[in-house]
Amino acid sequence: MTAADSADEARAYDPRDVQDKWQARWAQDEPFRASDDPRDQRERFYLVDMFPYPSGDLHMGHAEAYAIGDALARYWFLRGRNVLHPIGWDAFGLPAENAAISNNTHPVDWTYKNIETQAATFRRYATSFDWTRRLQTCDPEYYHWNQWLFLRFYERGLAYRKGGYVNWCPKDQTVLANEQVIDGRCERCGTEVIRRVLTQWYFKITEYADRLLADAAALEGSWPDRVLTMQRNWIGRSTGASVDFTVEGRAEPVTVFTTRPDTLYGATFFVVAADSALAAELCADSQRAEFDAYVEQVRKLTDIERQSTEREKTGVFLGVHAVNPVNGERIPVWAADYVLPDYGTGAIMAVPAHDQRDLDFARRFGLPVRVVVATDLPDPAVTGTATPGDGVLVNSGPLDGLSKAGAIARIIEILSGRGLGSAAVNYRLRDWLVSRQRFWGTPIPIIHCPACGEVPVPEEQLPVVLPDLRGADLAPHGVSPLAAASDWANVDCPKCGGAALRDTDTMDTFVDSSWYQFRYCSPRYADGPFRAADVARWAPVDLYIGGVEHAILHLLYARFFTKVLQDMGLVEFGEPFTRLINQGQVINGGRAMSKSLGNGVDLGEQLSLYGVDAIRLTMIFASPPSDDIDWADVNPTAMVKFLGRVWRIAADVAAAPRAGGPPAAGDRELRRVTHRTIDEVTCQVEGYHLNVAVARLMELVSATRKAIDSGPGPADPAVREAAGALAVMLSLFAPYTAEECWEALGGPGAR
RNA sequence: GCCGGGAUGGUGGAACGGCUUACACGGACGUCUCAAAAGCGUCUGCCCGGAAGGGCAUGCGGGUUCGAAUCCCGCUCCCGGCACCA
Repeated sequence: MTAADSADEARAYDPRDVQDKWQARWAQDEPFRASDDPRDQRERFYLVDMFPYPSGDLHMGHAEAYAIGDALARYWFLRGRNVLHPIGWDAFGLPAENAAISNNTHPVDWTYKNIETQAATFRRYATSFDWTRRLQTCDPEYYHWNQWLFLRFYERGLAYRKGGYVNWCPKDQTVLANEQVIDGRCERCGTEVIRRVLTQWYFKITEYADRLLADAAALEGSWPDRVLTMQRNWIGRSTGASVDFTVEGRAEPVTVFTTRPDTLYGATFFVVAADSALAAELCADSQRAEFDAYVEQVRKLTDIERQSTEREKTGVFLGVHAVNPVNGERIPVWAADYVLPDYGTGAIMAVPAHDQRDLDFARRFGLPVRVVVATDLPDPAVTGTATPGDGVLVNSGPLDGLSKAGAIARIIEILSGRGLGSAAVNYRLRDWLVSRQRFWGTPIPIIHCPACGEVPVPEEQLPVVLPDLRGADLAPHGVSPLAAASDWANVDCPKCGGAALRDTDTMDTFVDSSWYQFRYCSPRYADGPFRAADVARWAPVDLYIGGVEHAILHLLYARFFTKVLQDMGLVEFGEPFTRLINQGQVINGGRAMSKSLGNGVDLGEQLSLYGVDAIRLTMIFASPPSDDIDWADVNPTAMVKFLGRVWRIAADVAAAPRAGGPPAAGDRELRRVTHRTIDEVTCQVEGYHLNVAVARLMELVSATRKAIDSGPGPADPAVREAAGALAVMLSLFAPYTAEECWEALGGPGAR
């Protein structure tokens, strides 16, 4: 074959032509199965891509995320590791239910159909998954263990039911966890969330607040800074003191939390959250009418309105006084909505001189302002600007002359000594509300018996399988559709045998995704959520890849679950994900892709147009993994060209006589480039600089081309060596073309 | 307001304290061709200049250093998160 012939063949090469051939072969060979053979001495590597939600086919964002994860998984395969790279589907949840309602089908049908579509696209996309471990959270064999874990949490007092204010989405007709309320709106549908008083199931994540915070420090450097920062902010630990104030006409004192106990002598009034039970209780009869009217007005506010810092302070005097425990001073008790009922104790001591919110309130209602920390700033009562900074304590009895820090320590000593208060820690984090009034989720395995109360479903009766409800009304009406399945809901109490009712709520789907990374280790295990030995072998996950949108939702919950599992003795570590990478978004024209903007790009079309390899390379080469990619700024054609150049090198080498001897006999200059490239690509991939790794491969291609055309020629052993190395390294990013080249070069014996 | 991250050509982005702008896109020109496409090759930070050459450049202002995109201090702007959390 002459050079001209190979050029002709090169012209004919289209990477898309080889996709079917290799896809079929890989499906048969299953080259990426992880080994559980105890005799396998290879070092292990566990890499997880966040599993997709099966709404329609995979989209451009998936294509970026999985291109990154796949390149890294393939890298560790090539380094000789025993790699576990699994896939599954986060298959319960509202979109399936809503789609089923509007299409008049069943969530099961919609969900499994989409899963098959996505699975086919994953195969086409050449992802290196171990397909034998595939799981779906909506399978009873999976959610069985959600229920089992729920009961273990229940036994440990970590799952409990309580009444109180909850976030309610009027559109989806269900409660939401705090983490699912974004700017006062439902995370899913964007509807303004309202507050309702309801009895719901919670997981006691607050009990783990300190550990979640402390262990975040150990993730420093391994997780992105912004994720750790977001988690710290969300947990919101603050230190200070709790102080007991007696209130006239009440036997028990009312405790407040303050971060500034040093300013206790500056407290000139007392505020309780207007919409708290405490406010209603404390209110004097003389003020009752005014108070009721005010509460009514507060209840009408949405969270967005209520939390606006622009709003003028409102409130009402309750007609009673509290007594400052350190100086016996009587201060008026007010109800106001700037104090929140579910943070701290729902009551505060107000120190207007040194807290801006208290000062705004004091000025509005003509309450006194007393400076107790002298600073060089002008009088807050005059300027309307509080002085929250450090200074020298004045008008504060035994604290006079001390600094802020000194006064805090001293006052805590004094309060503790007299049994009037103590050092205290408070968190912004609230317990995780896990019950949902929707159909498509894991049934909560509790039976409510009129005689026995809450009764756990006995373990041997698990799983509590969702009733079919085919053809039934699944539309949201504020109570779970399961309540309508009377055959299913009415059961005998496991304890007393009397008539009882199943809990008809389902679990938040974030429960499903809090432990799936462990289920992958023994996905068919029937005696528990996972086999401890398998998890011990693989977990924690060495590398976790997914979007930053889960920074506080999923990632906080999964960390919490892992710590509980550790306390239960089921795992030996406290953190599920050793390293985390957040990939960026794929946007178009500077905006997120959306139907309403009409700037959506269809992944399937792109794959058909340019081929899988070119799209994968485009995703990788456009920017570092964590940066956004603007599809308007990239051009997959460039990658099609590049792949053509790679293929022509392989074709030229394959066509050349194979008589050059070992690589050491080849062109020194090209050998230097080849080996430097191998070294650099290795470093760049391990540092996650995948875009730079591709750039280095492009340089190797140019150098090899030059060697073929105007150097030692295609038969030189160094050229053959370069072509082989290129095929191996390129397989991280463009597996089809790489495999085709490797085959042309003679397979494993090519080098 | 608080916390975190960032700012490098026309564009996406490279760069252990050591030649700023790798690699690619876009652009210009050349080669091949009857022609075009594809391929291959050369040039391409900005300003002055015909050229040789010169001047200026990593958001702004200082500093450390023989040497700073990189380290330190003070700003500006952008992105993200949290926010009446006591």
